[in-house]
Amino acid sequence: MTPMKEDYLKIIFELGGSHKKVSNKDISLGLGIAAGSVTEMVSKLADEQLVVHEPYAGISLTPKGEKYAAELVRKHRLWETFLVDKLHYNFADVHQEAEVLEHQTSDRLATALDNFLQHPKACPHGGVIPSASGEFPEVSRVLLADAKDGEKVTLERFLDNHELLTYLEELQLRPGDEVTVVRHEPFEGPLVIKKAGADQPINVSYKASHNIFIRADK
Amino acid sequence: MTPMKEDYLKIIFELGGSHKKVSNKDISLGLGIAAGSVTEMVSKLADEQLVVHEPYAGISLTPKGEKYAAELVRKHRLWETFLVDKLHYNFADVHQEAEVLEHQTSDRLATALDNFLQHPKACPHGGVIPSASGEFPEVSRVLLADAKDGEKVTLERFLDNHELLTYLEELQLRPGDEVTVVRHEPFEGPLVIKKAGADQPINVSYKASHNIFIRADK
DNA sequence: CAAAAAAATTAGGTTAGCCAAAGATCACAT
DNA sequence: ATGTGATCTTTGGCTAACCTAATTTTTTTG
Repeated sequence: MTPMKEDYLKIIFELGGSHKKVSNKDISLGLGIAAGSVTEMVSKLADEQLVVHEPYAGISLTPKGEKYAAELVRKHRLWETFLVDKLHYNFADVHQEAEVLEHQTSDRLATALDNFLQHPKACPHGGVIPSASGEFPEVSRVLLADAKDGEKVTLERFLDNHELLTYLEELQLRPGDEVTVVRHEPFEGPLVIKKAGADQPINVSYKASHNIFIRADK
Repeated sequence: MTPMKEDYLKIIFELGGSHKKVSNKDISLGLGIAAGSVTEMVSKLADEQLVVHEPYAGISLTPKGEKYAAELVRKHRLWETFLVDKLHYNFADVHQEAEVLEHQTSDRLATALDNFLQHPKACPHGGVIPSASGEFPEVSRVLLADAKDGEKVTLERFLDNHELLTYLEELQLRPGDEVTVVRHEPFEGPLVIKKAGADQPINVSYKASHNIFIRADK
């Protein structure tokens, strides 16, 4: 298995290849690689039973490919956790470092890291860390944008995007924070929220509010 | 700069390329790569001003190449320290992990690791960790292969290669051992040596004898 | 429903790095 | 001082991934 093959598996996974067929084009755009090269690589992955490729129809992961991808996500998120918790990186900067480290991480190293970090359940931006066997629980797909005014919710997960994370860092918002939704400004205006215990309200941009997943508080 | 180029720089550095000319053959044996491939890669490194190559005479590092190599050694040894001190790896197993991680370690990450480890001076095997600016101490760069028959020497340092270390462990050779060179068998045959106080001679493979550094006994 | 557009595949070519084997050079021992 | 073995370079060929361009298939649209 090469780092490039791993990148293909990961992007197919992220595009939803575990439950549906993913297009050549989306892989090509996601990796920045020419469509012809994608076809070529996909057929190699198919030879290795990691994906199923129906020509002109799409590409999906086999259970084996899905497990492999989940392990990569696990390694990625363990490194992110390490960088933030132990090396005091700020959480917007960890993605790039983890992106390269994940490919060089043996299962043994991942296990040792997991122990060292005391079995974290989620990475710094809230992504659930799959188990060593490649299982991962269901995650919330409810957007902050869809919360009702007055509702009290917990921020669960942010999309892994550097710009977004930098923005949220500035707003001092983190996964796990409890917030109350004050109101939705009209015309794609910001969402006004209040952190539990804080006096000042916070304006979260319309776009960001569509990139944050929440869990409703009991 | 690719991982392979980095490996070439590192082995040239370890073979003493900062102060003398290193042979194609020693690089070839150290990396397990055919001599012809070494010539090819060395000429690329020479184009990048990282080494000086005098055909048929030898290869040495430029100041630029030396600094680069020292930074790699630094990253390698920081990872080894981390693996042993924080993840509780045992000595024998850290080489492989560090070997791959070092190539994916940004300067920023190295600095953060160094802080986290509280500025260790040496790796778990006693190798001094170069400073961030690429300074490093003197060590022996005389090969066991170059010892004369009848000479009595002390084994000082083994190249950081898991297969080699496993092999030497089987032969019960360790750094610090005093040995007498009995003879060099022809046609790349083994080097026959005797440990101080032992009766049985030991055959050290031709290849291994090019991966062991010695200090002449006074 | 046929033509145009979009998407996917195939074909031919490039580069990095590897190898084996042939040929060139060096160095030591007679 | 020369021949032989050791070392080094050169040559030709391989594979993994990449690219662009041409072709084929599918989808959209007039």
